[in-house]
Amino acid sequence: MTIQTFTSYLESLSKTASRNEMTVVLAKLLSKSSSDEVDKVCYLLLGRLTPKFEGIEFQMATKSMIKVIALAYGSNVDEVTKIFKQKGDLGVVVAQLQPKADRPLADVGKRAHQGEPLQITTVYDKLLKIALEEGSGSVERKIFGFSELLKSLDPLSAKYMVRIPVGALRLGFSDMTLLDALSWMAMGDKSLRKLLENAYNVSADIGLIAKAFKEKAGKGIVHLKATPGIPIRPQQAERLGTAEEMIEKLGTSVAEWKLDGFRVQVHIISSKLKIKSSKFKTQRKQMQLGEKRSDKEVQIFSRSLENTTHMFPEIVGEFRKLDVGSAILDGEAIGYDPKTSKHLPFQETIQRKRKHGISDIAQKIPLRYYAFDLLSLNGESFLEVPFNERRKKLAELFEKKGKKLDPKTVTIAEQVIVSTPEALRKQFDESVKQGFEGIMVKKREAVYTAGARNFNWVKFKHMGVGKLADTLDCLVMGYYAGQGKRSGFGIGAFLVKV
DNA sequence: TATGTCTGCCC
DNA sequence: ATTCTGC
DNA sequence: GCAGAATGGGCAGACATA
Repeated sequence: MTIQTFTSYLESLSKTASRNEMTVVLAKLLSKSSSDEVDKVCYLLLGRLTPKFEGIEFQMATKSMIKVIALAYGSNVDEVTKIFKQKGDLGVVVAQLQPKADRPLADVGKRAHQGEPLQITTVYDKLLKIALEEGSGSVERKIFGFSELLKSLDPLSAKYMVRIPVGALRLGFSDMTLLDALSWMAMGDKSLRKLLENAYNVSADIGLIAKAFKEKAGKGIVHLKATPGIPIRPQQAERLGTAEEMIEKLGTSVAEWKLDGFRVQVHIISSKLKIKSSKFKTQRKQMQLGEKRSDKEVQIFSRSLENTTHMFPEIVGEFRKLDVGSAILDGEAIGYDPKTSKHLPFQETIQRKRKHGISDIAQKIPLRYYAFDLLSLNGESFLEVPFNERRKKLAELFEKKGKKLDPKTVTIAEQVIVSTPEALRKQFDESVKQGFEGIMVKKREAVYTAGARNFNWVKFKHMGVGKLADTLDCLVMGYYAGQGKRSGFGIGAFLVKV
């Protein structure tokens, strides 16, 4: 598939409001993609080059792309910046500047048609090369490389490619619609969406799923189960305003302290336990950061599926002691004062979000991991198991001590069963008194709905829902043009004096 | 070496 | 993380 | 209610530059 064909789809998608229509258009695009390119097509549709947990980023955004555009079209940073502030979208800036380039638009178009048409895979490879530039002089190489790429593209392709590093493709759809489209491609309806979503939840790599799906000509069924080493999309919590609503919605439920730290998904992988290698697993490169596999490897993933193992050496160390084949745990890590053992505010915990000098900061700000869920154990997925049973398994895991885990570093989240709004409020008040962020209220019978935000979990925080603390009198001092949807109004935000 | 700019990822 | 919007 | 876009505060990392 040529890049021009691809971006003509993007153009028509961006003009489509109805997600059902988008799904049909996307299905056609996917079916026209060969199985060698469909994964790359998926990543580019999502404005990326790889899934998040691969850790490959452009390290280029608005400022860099302004330089790219200036260089490509013989303009300068000030001019491009000015137009960008007016338009609020670098794609539109490119569309506007291109005819003014040293070569007329017609020429650029002709060049794109000359010789071999540019394939989407070629463009993808060039983008990847740019993203992978690092070290001294890399900023210049990225900017120069991207400007050369822009010049080789037809106008429409340039418009969309420039939007990718700034994370503003703004096509009006994202991963879920892409899963719908895969189903539509195979079936002409959304009947396989649930199946595909299940696969995505335990292996958040749409490119891989699309490729496997396509190779089976859409007839096969994608079977994936939770695999230690591959992150599971974390369950998220809904919000409700009052304790009454919570009890009404969840019934008798479980309350846990809401800790203001990092969401941490711990994977324990034993090499002795041979993971049945799925089609996906074999295609995947060795796990990034995957040093030699000792007999017990621990990998850690963030809420957004980043591999953050390097941030938590003490947690990794503890879990390596655990006498277990493999496991996936969900929980929260929070810093504490080594003298008083008290929890630290998020502002201090976040200083652990670093990759250098971890052992130094770990002395100053040690972390404690509160496990609150068990998603898989010794190859068996618990996603479909009710919460109270998962929790029981988790407790058993902590009790059966191969070697004892240090409770200062790794522990299990406390729970209280609540069946009335009064009891719930009492827990909430107590949590505030003890300096927590509030409480998490969880439905005892609920399965772990990976990737979803629903009322299986509800957070009870101060300040209720969407209520402003107070009103404020202010004086308008100026305004900004705004980006994206706000760019059309001329004003995106006010500058205000109190 | 010290500081500044830009970026990505935590919430 | 929160808030808003379109469907 | 779901899916998506846009927004904010604040930290460290990567590189450029003084």
